Amino acid sequence: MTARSTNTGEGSGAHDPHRDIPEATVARLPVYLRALTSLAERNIASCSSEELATAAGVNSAKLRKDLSYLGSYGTRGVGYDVDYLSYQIAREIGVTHDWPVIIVGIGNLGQALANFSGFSSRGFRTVALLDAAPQMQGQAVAGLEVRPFADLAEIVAAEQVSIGVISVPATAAQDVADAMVGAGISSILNFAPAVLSVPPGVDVRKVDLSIELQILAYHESRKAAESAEAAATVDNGSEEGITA
Amino acid sequence: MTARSTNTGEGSGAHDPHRDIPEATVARLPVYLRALTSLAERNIASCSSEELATAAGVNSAKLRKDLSYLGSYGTRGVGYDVDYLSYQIAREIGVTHDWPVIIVGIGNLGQALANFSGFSSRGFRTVALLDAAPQMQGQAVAGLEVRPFADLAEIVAAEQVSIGVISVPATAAQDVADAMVGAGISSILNFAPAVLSVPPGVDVRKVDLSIELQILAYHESRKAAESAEAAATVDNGSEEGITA
DNA sequence: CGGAGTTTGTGACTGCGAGAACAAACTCGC
DNA sequence: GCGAGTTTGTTCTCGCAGTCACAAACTCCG
Repeated sequence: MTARSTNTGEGSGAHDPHRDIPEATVARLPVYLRALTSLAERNIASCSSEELATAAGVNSAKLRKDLSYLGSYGTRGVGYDVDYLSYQIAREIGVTHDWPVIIVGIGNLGQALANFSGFSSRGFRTVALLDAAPQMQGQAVAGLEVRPFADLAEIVAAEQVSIGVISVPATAAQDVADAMVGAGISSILNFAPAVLSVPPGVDVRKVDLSIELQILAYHESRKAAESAEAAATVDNGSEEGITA
Repeated sequence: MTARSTNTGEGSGAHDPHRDIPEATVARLPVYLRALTSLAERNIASCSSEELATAAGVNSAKLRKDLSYLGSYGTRGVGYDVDYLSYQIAREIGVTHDWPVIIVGIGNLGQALANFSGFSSRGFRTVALLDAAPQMQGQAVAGLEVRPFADLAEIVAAEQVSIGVISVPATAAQDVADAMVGAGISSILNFAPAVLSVPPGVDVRKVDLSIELQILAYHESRKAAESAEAAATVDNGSEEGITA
């Protein structure tokens, strides 16, 4: 059962601090970073895994395991230094410097995203807003002028943009994605309710508002069915009531 | 140790069509439903698992497995009837009738959500917009009047609301969540970058825009590091070059 | 200086989810 | 009516992720 053979290269040590962070861990690192930022704002210089886990809303064992993928940045018997760990996580994620971002589709959602302060304060800088509608162009949104969609390639090249946000209607999403990929963008955050197909090497993350609501609705339905069932089972243990 | 004690009811058959749908499947059912709706709009009456899987962007085996949790709604050798399957998925999710939804926090994002047509077209009806800021109250957004946050309990009771959306700043999110739970809401969609603590029985789903971007940034960083590394080992056996 | 207490980092175990492969079941053509 | 072809539903296997539990390592105090 020595399943040591699956690694890619030389089995140097237990785990190289720069390789192979599980996807589930990557998704939690930003949460930890935010919790650490919050602690730092309260002038807390150090914390235990238990405290940080509570602040981040996860299990402390999971947090320690996640952090161990980055390296050994804690001190046993003491805990983690907030600033030091913050920097290490930021470095691992790659947000020690700002990433330029463009937003395509300046409708209601696009405007909200452009005005969203969370982007700029967490390692991202919106460098351009684009929209295909002529009446949008030249308008100022969040201190930026809306530019024509045709300028996409030019802007991406000039600003070295590698991350794009799509907030256009679903019917236009694939075209926008194709144009982004063609211009050299390799990471896309898609708010349009559409399945995007992109070449290998391009990452797409999807945020779908109505899907989130539908998942909640499913659980609501089950809660309602459960309580109704519980009420019905009070007088009768009937289980054969399901007819075809 | 007959571990029968954990389940709620009687373990009748292999899998009751109304029990125990895995969470990962639940998250995909809305995607299937959307793909089916798209097919129906193109007047396609029936489809194979392969076609539907492509439209939904998943593996066909996974799709069939997911659908099998609902029951046997396909016909071997033929495929699935689009309308019939749509209805069955909608019924399972619980969106055959509309769910009333309230939105608390009518800033940029809240207004975008209120105007988002995807909610109303997919089983949800925004019944009220609430905001604590006095200058917001009485304003009309998306055809609805913004009402004071203090009216929350009254509205929830009157409209039988069980789903609430939080789009307030992070500092206010927990208070809003507490008020929602107190008013009887049992499912929350949270856009605020904060960890919410709610009592058991209340579902919270979180949509965090900057976390999504940070996950993309992580992969971008790795891509950059990888290509730099590849450039450094040019003399070694070069792998396939991605044609940009 | 040494032991007690504390906290991290990690190995072992368990359960869920993804994917491949195959049997069951349906249609169509002859 | 029957065989060939097609497509679903299910079983099996593998890998990832979550949790527990504990050894290692550090601090503090007497």
